[in-house]
Amino acid sequence: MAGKYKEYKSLNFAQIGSEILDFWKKEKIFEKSVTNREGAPSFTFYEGPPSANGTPGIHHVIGRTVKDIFCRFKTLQGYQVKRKGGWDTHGLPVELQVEKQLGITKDDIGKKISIEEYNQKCRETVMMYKDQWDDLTEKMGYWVDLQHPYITYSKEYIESLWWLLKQLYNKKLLYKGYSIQPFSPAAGTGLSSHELNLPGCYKDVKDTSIVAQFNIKKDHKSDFLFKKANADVFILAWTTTPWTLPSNTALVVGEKINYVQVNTFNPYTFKPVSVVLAKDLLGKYFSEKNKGLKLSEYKSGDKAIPYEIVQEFSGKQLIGIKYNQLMPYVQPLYDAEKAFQVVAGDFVTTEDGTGVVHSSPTFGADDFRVAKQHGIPPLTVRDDAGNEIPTVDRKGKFIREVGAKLKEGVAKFGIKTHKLLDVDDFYVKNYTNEDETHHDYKNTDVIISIILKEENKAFKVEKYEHTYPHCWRTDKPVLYYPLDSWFIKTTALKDKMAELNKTINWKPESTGTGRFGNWLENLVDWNLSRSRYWGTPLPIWKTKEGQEEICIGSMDELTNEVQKSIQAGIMKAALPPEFDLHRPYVDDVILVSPSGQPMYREPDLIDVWFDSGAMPYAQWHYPFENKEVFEKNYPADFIAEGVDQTRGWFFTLHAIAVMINECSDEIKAVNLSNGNPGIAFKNVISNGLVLDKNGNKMSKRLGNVVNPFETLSKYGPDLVRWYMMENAPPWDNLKFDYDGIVEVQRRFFGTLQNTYSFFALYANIDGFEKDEMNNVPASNLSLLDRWITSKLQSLIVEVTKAYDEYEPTRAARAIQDFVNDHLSNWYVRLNRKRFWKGEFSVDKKAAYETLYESLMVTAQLMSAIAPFYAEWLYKNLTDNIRQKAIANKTPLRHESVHLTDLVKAESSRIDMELELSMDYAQRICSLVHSIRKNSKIKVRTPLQKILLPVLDKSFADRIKTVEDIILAEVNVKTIQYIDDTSGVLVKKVKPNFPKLGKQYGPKMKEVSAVISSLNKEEIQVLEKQGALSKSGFDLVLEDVLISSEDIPGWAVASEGGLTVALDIRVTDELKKEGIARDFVNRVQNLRKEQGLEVLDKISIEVEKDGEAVTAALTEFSDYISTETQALTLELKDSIADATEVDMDEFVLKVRISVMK
RNA sequence: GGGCUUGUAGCUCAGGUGGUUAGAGCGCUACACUGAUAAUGUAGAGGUCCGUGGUUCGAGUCCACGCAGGCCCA
Repeated sequence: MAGKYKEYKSLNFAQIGSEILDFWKKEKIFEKSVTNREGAPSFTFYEGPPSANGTPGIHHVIGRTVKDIFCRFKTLQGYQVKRKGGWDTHGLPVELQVEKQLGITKDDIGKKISIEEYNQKCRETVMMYKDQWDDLTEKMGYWVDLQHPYITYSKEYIESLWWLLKQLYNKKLLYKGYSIQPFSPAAGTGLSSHELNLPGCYKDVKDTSIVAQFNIKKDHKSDFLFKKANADVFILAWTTTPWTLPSNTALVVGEKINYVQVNTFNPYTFKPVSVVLAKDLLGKYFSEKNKGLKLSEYKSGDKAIPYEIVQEFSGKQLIGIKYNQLMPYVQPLYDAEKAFQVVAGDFVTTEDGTGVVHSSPTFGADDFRVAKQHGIPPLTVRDDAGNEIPTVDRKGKFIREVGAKLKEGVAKFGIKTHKLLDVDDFYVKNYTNEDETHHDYKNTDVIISIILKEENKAFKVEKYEHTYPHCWRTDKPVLYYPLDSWFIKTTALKDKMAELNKTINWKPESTGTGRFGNWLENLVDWNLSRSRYWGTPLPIWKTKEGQEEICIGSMDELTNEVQKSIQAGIMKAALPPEFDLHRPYVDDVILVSPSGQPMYREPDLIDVWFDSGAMPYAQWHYPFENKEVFEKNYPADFIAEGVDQTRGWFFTLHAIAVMINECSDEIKAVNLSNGNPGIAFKNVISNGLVLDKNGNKMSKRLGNVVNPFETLSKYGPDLVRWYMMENAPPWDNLKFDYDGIVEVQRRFFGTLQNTYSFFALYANIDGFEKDEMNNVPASNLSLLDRWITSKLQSLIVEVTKAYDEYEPTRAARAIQDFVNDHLSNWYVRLNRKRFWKGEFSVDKKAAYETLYESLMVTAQLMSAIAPFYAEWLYKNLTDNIRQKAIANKTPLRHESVHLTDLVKAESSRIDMELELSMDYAQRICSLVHSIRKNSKIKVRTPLQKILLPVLDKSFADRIKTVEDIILAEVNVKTIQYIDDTSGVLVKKVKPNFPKLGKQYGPKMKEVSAVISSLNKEEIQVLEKQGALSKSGFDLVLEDVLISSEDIPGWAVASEGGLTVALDIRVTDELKKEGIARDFVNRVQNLRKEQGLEVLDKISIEVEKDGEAVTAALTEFSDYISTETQALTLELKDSIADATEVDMDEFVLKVRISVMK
C-alpha cells in the first residue's frame, strides 16, 4: 500500500493556513500556476494599486478575496492569469504624512526644507507600511506578483504617463483653462480643500445679503407670466455675496421646485412689481397679516404691502426664460446670446433665499459647472496682454470698468463714504484694512445694495449671518476665484464614454448604469492640475509670455530638447543618466523655443488619479518596453475595487482608455486586433463596505475596528474568506460578525471535514486507494452513486456559471448546499453501511470512488474561495498516489489543486430524472418522519406501509426508483400507491391563478368560487374529458391544480403538493422487530462503552425476560448477531456481572465479552 | 440638496416576468437518532415583508410620496 489517507483528531484552520503557505512558498506554487499556463489564452486582471502609507484593514481582505477568486478560478479553467502588483505612491496623503512627521506645513517647503529634501522624505515614507501589506497579502492567500510590482513614482512609470499626456496634447485634448478654486487675495495664493478644513477657517460672519430683482424679457417662453402681471415681471434671486452680481450671467432654478408669481410693490421704491419665487419661501417675504390688503388701495410709502398670488408653476416652466442684465457694467466676451437666461440646476434648494440662485460663473464652483453644462458664458474681459480675466482681480478688487460704474452710482445717488472712492478702490472685501468703525464706512456690498435699491432692482436687503471660509494665513475672507489649471477635455468624448460604458459588465449593474452612468452624463472636463510637490510633473514647458509651448512625451525627447537648449546657451549640461523626473530637478530644466526663447516648465503636478488610471500602459512601461505583453493583456477581463472607486479609479481607467483609443494609432491598432471597442476593463466588481456587526462604520473613535491580522490568525484565512463571500454578495455592505465566521466553520467546513474523516477512516481500513487508471465502470454504480454523481456534475455546471457571471456568493452557496444537504446528510448517511460492512467488493469500491470524486471536485470548486483548505483536502486525497499519477500522466499528477485543470462536467452523467426522484424521496422521508414524530413512534420501530396518493403515472414511476431508499430511511415495509381506483383517494382542485388571471381578470373571484365548489364527480369529468362547463364558465384541465385530499382514518402529512399517509398500527411482529433493533442499539452502546474496536467479535448473554423479548431475540438472532458482530447470542436464566440496559419499556440484563 | 443603494423571523440572508399558507440557515425549546458522535433528524415558538397612498380581481413583488441606514458628490 502506497500510503494511508491522513486522519485528524482535530482541525485548526489557522494552522492549515500556515502549513499550506509554507508549502506554496517552498514549491513556488503561485509562480508555477502562471508559468504552467504558458501559451494558454490569457485572462487579464488589473490590480488597482493601494497606497502603502496607511495600514491595511479588514475591508482590504474582502476586496482582495474578490480579486483572488476569479484569478484562481480562471487559472483552474486553463487560462494564464498574470497579475502584477502595484503601489500608488504619489499624492496629498503622502505629503501630509511627511509634514506631520517633520512638524512642518506647506509654507515651510522651500524655506525650512528644500523641495529636494521634502520629496526625498516622501519617497521614503510612501512605502512605510509595505511590510504589513505584503504580510496581509500573503497570509490571506491573495496571489499577486509582489516581486515585480509597478510603482507609480518610478521613472519608467512617469515616462509612460508623459507619453499618454502627449498623445492627448497632440489631439488638443489637454488644454489650459481655469476652474473655480478657493483663493486668498490677501495671501495671493490658492488654497487646497485640505487647507480650508483646518480648524478655525470657517467663521460666522455678518454679510449684506440682497434679494435682487431680475427683469424678465417678454417672449413666447415667458408670456404666461405677463398674462397675469400688473407691472414688470421679475425673478427674485438671493445672494450673500452682492459683489458677484455685476458678473451674473444666469439664474438657476430647481426643475421640481414649485414657484409662484406674486403681484405686489417694491418695498423701497413702492413701484408695482410682479415677482417670481419658490412657493415654499413665500412666507419669508410676504406677511400673512397683509393678505387681506387690496393692491388697488396701496399708496406709496405704506409699510404694509399688499400682495396677490396670481399663479403657480414648476421650475421646469421657467427654464429658457431670458432677462435683462442686472448690472450692465461689462458685457460677456463671447456667447452673449446665451447669457442672462434661466437654467436648471440640481443644487437649488428652498431652505433659504427665494428658490432661485443667481449664478456668476467666475466666482462659484456650482455656477461654473452649471454654466459649462448649458453653454452660458462667464463675465470676463481682456487684460492688456490679451488674457481673459474676471471682473475682480487677484488683489480682490473690481477691475476699472466696474469700478468706474460703481463710482458713478456713488455720485449719482449721493452715497456717503468714509473716503473718496476712485475706480481702483472697490475691493470686494476689506482687504486694505479700512477703518470699519468710521461712521460713513460702507463696504462694496453695501454700496451695491444702495444702488440696486435706488434702481428698483432690490427687493430685500438685510444683514445675514452665515459661516464663510477664511484664509488660515491672513484671516481674511477667501474668494472662490477662477485659477489657471490644465484640463483633459473629457467632455469631448463624453458620449463615447457613456456608449462604451454600456459594453462593460458591472457588478452590481446599478453601479454601472446609475452611479457611473449618471456621472458620465454630467461629466465636466478633468482638472488635472495640482499645486503640490510630490507627484508626476506636468511635462509642459512654456515661454514667459506663454506664446510658445512644448509637451514632452518621452525621455529621448527631453534629452533632445535639452541638447537644443544647451546649444542655445540656456542650459549648461546634459541630463545625467539617472535623472529624476520629480521636482525640483525637472523644474531646473529650461528648454528653448523655436524662436529662441527660454521655456519653463508649468509648475503643476498632475492629479494622482491619472497615475492609477494609466496603469494598464504604465505598468509595462508601454510603449517603450513590453509591447507584446501589453498587447496580450489589454484590456482587462476583470477588475475589482470598492464602490468608492467609481469616480476614482474606475473612471480614470475608463476615461484614459476611451481617449487614448482616439488619440493613439498604436493603441487603436492594439484594440482593433483584440476586438476591443476602446475600454480598459470588461468586467468589474465594485464591492461594498465592511461595517461592524451592528451596521456601524468602523472607526478608531468607536473602537469597533476589526484587525485583519488578528482575525486571520485566529480563524485562518479560509473561514474569513468563505464567510465574506457566502454571507452576502460582495457588493452589499458586510456586517462583519465573528459569530458568522464560527457558523461557517461549524456548518460548512465542519461538515466537509467530517465527510473527509469518514472517508479516510474506512478507506484506510479497507485499504482503498484511488487508481485513476482503473475505475469501477458506470454500470456497477448504485443508484445513490449515480445520484450524487449527477448532483456533482450539476454542481460543476452551476458553480462554473456563477463564477463566469461574477457571482461568487452563488458559487459558495451552491458548493455549501451540495456538501451539507446532499453529500453529507444524504449520500454518506444513507451509504454508511456500504462502507463498513462486508468485504472489499466492487460495490464498495464504487462507493469509495464516488465519495472520493465528490470530495476531490469539491476541493477544486472551492479552491478559488478557500484556497488553503481546498489545497489541504486535495493533498490529503492525492499525495499518496502522486508518483503513480506522474508516471501515468493522469489528472492528479499535480502537487497542488491550484495547478490542476477543473474537471469538466459530463452531461452523460447528469440524470435529471434521478435528481428529481431523489428530491421526492427526501421530501417523503421528511413527511414520514414528521408523522412518526406526531404519533410518537420512534424510527427503530418498523411500520407496515406508507400510502402515497398518485396523481399521475410518471410520479409513481419516479418514486418506485427510489422506493428502497425511502423504506430503509424511515423503517417502513412497503409503499402502497393509491390512485382513483383505490376508492381511498379523494382529489381536490385549486384555481390555477397565474393562468386564470390572464383569461378572466376582474371575474377572478367568481371563477375561483366555481372551482372551489366542484364536487368529486365534476372533478372526474374535468380530468377525464379535459373540460367542464359550470355556472357559465368553460373550464379546462389547465385551469386547475389537482392535489390529494387528506385520507380519512390515516395519519397524514402534506407539504408543497405532496401528501403522504402512514400506517401507524404496530403489530406484534413489528413490535418484536423493533425490540430486536433496540437491542442491537443497546449492544452497540455497550461495545462502545467497553472500548471495543470496530473489528472485535463478541459473545452476548441475555437474561430471560418475558415472552415478547424472548421471542424477539430468538426470531431475530441472526440479524442481531450480524449487526453487532456477535458470534454467539445466548438467553440465560441468570447472568453474573450483567449490565442493566434500559429498553424504554423494560430493563434487560446483558453481558458482552470479546471473543478471541 | 443631488445620484445610487439597502430595509423580509431575535441574527444573517433567499424570495425571474404580480397569483392566494412568505422560505432557508443560525439561535431558542422539546423530542428522536446513534459504527461520521464537538456529527445528525424531526417538531414547536418566532413576520403590521420600513410606512402611507395608488394601480390591479389579486402587491413582499409594480408606481408615487415619505421614514431610516449606507456610499459617492455638492
